[in-house]
Amino acid sequence: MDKLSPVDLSTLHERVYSRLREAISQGDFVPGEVLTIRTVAASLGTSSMPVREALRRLVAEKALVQQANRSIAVAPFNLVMFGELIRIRMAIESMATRYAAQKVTPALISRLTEVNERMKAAVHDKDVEALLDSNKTFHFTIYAAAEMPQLFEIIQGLWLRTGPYLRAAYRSVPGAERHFLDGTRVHARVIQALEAGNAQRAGANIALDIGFTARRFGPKIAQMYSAPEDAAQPTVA
Amino acid sequence: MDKLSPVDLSTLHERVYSRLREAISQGDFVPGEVLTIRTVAASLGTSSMPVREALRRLVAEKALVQQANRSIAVAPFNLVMFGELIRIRMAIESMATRYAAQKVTPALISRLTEVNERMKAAVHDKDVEALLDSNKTFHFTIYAAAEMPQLFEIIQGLWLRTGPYLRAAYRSVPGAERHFLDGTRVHARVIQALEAGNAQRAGANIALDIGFTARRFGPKIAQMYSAPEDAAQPTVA
DNA sequence: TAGTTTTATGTGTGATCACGCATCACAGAT
DNA sequence: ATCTGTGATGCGTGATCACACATAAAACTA
Repeated sequence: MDKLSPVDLSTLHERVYSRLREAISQGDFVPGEVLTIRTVAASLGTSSMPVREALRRLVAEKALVQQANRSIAVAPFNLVMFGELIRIRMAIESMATRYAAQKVTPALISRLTEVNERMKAAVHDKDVEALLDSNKTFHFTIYAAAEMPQLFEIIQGLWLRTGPYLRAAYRSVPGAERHFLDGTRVHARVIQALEAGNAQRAGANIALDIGFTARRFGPKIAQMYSAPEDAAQPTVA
Repeated sequence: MDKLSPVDLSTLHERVYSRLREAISQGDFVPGEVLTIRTVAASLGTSSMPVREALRRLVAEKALVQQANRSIAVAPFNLVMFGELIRIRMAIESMATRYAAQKVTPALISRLTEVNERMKAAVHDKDVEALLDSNKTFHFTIYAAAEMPQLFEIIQGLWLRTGPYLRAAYRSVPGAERHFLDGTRVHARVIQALEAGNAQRAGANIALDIGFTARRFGPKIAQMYSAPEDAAQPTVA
């Protein structure tokens, strides 16, 4: 009888890693927040070992930082480094887009169009979570089309490091949907360029999308996290 | 009294990490070679724990790979992925060079000139190790000048993944010095462009340097490491 | 002899513990 | 009132062990 579905054979520290990574991506942690091994282990119901390895990996991926104290914390927000990351993202993601332009298929175009429509609908519904998800899907659908797995992983790492801040900002800025309406227009131009086989223009519009978003929300993020300690500490979760 | 220099307060797994990383960079391991925790621990005179964490980190940095067996091995050579890495390096390192061009100082120019002279001397002396070191120094001096620490670390990661193969190829190709004589000429053009403030041309020449080297040695690497089944397609770019 | 099962060895994973360092509060000294 | 030594507490680090799984050699069956 073959009625049995395959069991999950991932290791415990991999599952812990996934959980933590997801939480970081969602901006569930406050930048600078310290994660102790024992605490995380207790709240996840495991022993220390898997947590230790998961934290080590996340530090290696720069999603967490190890301080001089040797304690591990969520990467604190720093406007200079954020700006640098954005410039890197603009360059690398537009490169990925240019490569993707060489591998455009009708299926890709229709998939992108569909995702962008979903994003427009989310704007209309003021559904921030659906908005962020469809935006991410739009970008990564393009990057996957480039068929460069190593480049893809580099980009994932960059999103892991910029995503939390942007998500937190989107959530806390009233009327952030309006900005994403412009985003869908830029996306439309990307689709158009891809369909026309214009790699340069597609890449340039992706860079525009990233740069415009960062410029719109960067100051807000800085304001949120550069803590004058008397002000209410923003709860991100 | 300030006569005391700071003591080394690094952890054991950091030192293990450094040693392994250095060995990998130098191409001391055969691609595909399995590293067992106990063996490494024994040969380094430590217990398993520090080795475990060091290996975990190197896997996260893609210098090592974890196979389905759960055993950890040196990343095997794969011409397709190598070609992809080279394309990524060309794009990212030329970007770093363009940023560096905006921060050129006379001191930088003279330092680069000096390093390139040292490289020419190494070519003349047929000193392969000095050659490789000065070549690496030349590149990273430029990238450091860009003053983008996160970009710098991404590039370091890329060198960690392409360096071992290239170093091994250089060592085994008789007369590899001749190629690097051309390299010093390209470097000279980079210096010239940087001095003239021509970011575009400086970046283009760095990309040329990378691409030319990879195309020259890529097939040799494939021949060295590929199983006999693969009559390799030597196109890299 | 070929194919299959069994056994043995080695390895990664996760749990647990001892140790040393960092941090903070408090008491005593200046 | 400020500074400094002391003790308590919490945490990361590294060592050690039990267990499960993988691999391959050995033994067995047909």
